[in-house]
Amino acid sequence: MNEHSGGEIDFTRLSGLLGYQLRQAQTASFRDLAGPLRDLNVTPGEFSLMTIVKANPQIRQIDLVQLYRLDKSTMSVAVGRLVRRGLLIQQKLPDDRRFHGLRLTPAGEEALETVTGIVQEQERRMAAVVGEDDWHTTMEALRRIVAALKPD
Amino acid sequence: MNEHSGGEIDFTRLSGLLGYQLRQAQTASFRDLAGPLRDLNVTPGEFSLMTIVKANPQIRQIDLVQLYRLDKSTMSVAVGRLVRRGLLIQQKLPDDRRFHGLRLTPAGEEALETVTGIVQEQERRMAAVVGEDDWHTTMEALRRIVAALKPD
DNA sequence: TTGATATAGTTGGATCATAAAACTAATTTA
DNA sequence: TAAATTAGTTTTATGATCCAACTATATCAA
Repeated sequence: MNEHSGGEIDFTRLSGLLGYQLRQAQTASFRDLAGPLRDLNVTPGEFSLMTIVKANPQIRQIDLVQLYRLDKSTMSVAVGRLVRRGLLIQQKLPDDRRFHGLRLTPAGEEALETVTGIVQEQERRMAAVVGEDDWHTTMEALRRIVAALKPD
Repeated sequence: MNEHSGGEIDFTRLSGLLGYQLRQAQTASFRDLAGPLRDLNVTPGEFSLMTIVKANPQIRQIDLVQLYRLDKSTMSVAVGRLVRRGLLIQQKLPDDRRFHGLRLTPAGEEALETVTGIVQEQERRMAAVVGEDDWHTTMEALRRIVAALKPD
């Protein structure tokens, strides 16, 4: 292995790995959103969570846990942050009071709308550089990878 | 929006987003590696870091900071963990003693070899479900996304 | 030549993401 | 009805991340 002199870094061992490119692209996407989202005080993960709640009012935390494959304690903390900030409310379900049904507050709805606009703008930029055909191919490849690596 | 009844979650708003699928695939990849890597006490990020150091002996932390676009304090902590575990060594460069040249220790080389095998096995599984043509298309798409979202 | 500036790295403080374990509350089952 | 299960919280721990303040080294400018 040659000594490193400065400037040009050899990362040929990594650049051919799909897992590496996946991580690079994902962190690039998050960082790209980070700036615009900072003022709104909503992370990309919170955007995702709020979007699910928006489309599934009264959804239970346990459903989100299964969807995201996270520990219930992780979800509890994430939900707690949004509740504390007044973007989400938890209501015990009358038919089974172990469950907490989740809903966006009006403030949550408003924040989600703004964030959705920012996310969609990023989607347009990504689609523009990838091209329509390859966009579909890539989406399908990613879905297959998720399915193949799913535990169970 | 319909009330959530249980079981089927509507996430049509997310599943069409490239950013969302990217994140799903990336976390699936990390989680898939987590088990096998736990015993070795090396995270996927540490694998990446060690691979770069292996291919670029005496590389400086500042070069890694630029490559990964992380804060130098983040890199300092990450390097410190590997040094503390005896996988990496830092040596002040004689020509400019502000720089710390990095190298793998023999233990680091050995750990990297094992981890590389685990990573490559995952790569084979992903390649198998995606297919060769789509694999190339996806790799190129991911590279373009990274380039397009790069700040500066 | 030396005083100001710039650079590399570390440390301390903060937040978020994550999981495991121990816990409470509510429901189901044997 | 007592035991087991389930949903959620809290506590504890680790890792990733940034920013700000710091040390040490090196360069530049007057």
